[in-house]
Amino acid sequence: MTPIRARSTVVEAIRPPEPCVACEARVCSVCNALHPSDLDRLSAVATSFGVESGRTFIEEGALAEFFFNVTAGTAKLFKLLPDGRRQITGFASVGTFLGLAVSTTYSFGAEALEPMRICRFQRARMRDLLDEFPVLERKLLEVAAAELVAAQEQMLLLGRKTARERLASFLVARAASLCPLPDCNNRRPRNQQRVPLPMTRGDIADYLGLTIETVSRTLTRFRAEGMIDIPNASEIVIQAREALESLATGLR
Amino acid sequence: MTPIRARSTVVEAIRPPEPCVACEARVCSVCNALHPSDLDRLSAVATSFGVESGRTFIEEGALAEFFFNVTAGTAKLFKLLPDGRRQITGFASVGTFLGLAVSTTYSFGAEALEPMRICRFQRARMRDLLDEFPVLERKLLEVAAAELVAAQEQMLLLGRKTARERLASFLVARAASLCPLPDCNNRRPRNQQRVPLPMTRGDIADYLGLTIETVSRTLTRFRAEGMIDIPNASEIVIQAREALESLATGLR
DNA sequence: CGTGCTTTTGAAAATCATCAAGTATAGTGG
DNA sequence: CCACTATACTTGATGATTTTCAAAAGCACG
Repeated sequence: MTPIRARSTVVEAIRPPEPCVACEARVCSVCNALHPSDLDRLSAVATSFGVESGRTFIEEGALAEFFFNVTAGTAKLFKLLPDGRRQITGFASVGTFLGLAVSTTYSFGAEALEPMRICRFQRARMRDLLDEFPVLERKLLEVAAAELVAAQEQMLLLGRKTARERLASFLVARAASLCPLPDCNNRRPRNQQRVPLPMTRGDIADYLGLTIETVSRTLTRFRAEGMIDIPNASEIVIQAREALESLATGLR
Repeated sequence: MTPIRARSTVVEAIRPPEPCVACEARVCSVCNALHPSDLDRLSAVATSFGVESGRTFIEEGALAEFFFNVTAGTAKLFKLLPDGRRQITGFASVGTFLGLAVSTTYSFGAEALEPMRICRFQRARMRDLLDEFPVLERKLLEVAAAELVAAQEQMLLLGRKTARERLASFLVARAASLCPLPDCNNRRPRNQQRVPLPMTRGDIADYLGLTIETVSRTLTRFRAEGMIDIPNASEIVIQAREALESLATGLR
């Protein structure tokens, strides 16, 4: 097993290598805004590191020293209440930019769901880079705007949708988020689409504002109704996409 | 009464006057990022107009032609489900920048709660302006990041807080959002702070993911418990700020 | 093949929603 | 200026979805 560095959530030794030019995550990240010839400027301020599954690499309330970019794996982002209640505000996978904090501290925590690889930038140095490449700033604004739209959609879900509608929305969104790459082999016509669920039922519950039991029961009922199949706990297969979609949009 | 223009949500004739230099809302808006000497460039692409109370000036799903900046009054921003269920995603008051859509259509609607004055910019022309003044883009990114943080906080509220906690959070946040200006006369020590509620109980319910009845009952109970006073329906007075605050943060 | 975790399933309880009046409040027109 | 109407708000009784509590069943891992 990889040795764990003391006083740090970082698992693998931090290494600047793997230049941005060679980064496979670049195409689906903000870094893609830069002209390839400028990528070495980015490499200069970035450091890449690995995070093992289950490890918290952003602590809510901690000093916001870095920006992050996910280059492999998936993380859950969450906020906590003092008594332990948790709301997952999103899942960050390849290409996701993290750390757009307003204050000097992170307003959310982040924990790896799978082994991850993450790129990080010192905020101060990033600022210089943004000054140098306004196109990067433009890209960040686009990303932030997109996240804002997603956040509003999630508010609609949390505030006004039923448990069934929430689960349907979640499954449909997960299915849609697959295949960011066109050569993905998961391009079945409409149904029979396999949707991996790297998170636990508890995570899904905390994302949808429900309990574990309600998530489990609702999925079981979807299966009984023939809308999905559940080959194993961490994967579902969509059997009736249209039915799920109309449920998700609130059409009874 | 002001004549209503046909085929438009605009009430008062659109007029370019009131140059940005003289705009009182500027200090608390993104426009403040520009150097005063550059403000005429902004004035050139902005048009100001009035909106009467209750009027929808952004239609969810409509072509996103403009950016908006609120210079007076308050609006509610919302998303709808096909059967009429509504989630208010926020309230926009003086200084709020609106319309950071990703797609070509607005992802939310906006309706005036009070008579408003709004400044609007053609998106295309705004883009030119952003190219010309990167500092404006920087400011927009800051605003978007701040809204994102607020949205995540609201997800925590909608997903994990009880009705009492939601109302307490709402009142505390409203109280805190008063007095953006230091010379505000509403600076009572801690308690006895008058908090205006320009929105209806229905709006509060749709913002907090509750029903009108639950909002009303909860406020009544707060009053019975001596935490607030309700001189009239559109105003509350905070009597026990600390109690409200610990409720809001989830401390039982 | 245990052991510990996650998931599922069941029964009871609770919070909040729905249904239904009744009471203020504001705006309108006489 | 005042009654009248419409709307918003409050309050009560009932009901339902979801949570909580509890336990069994699966599954992964050593």
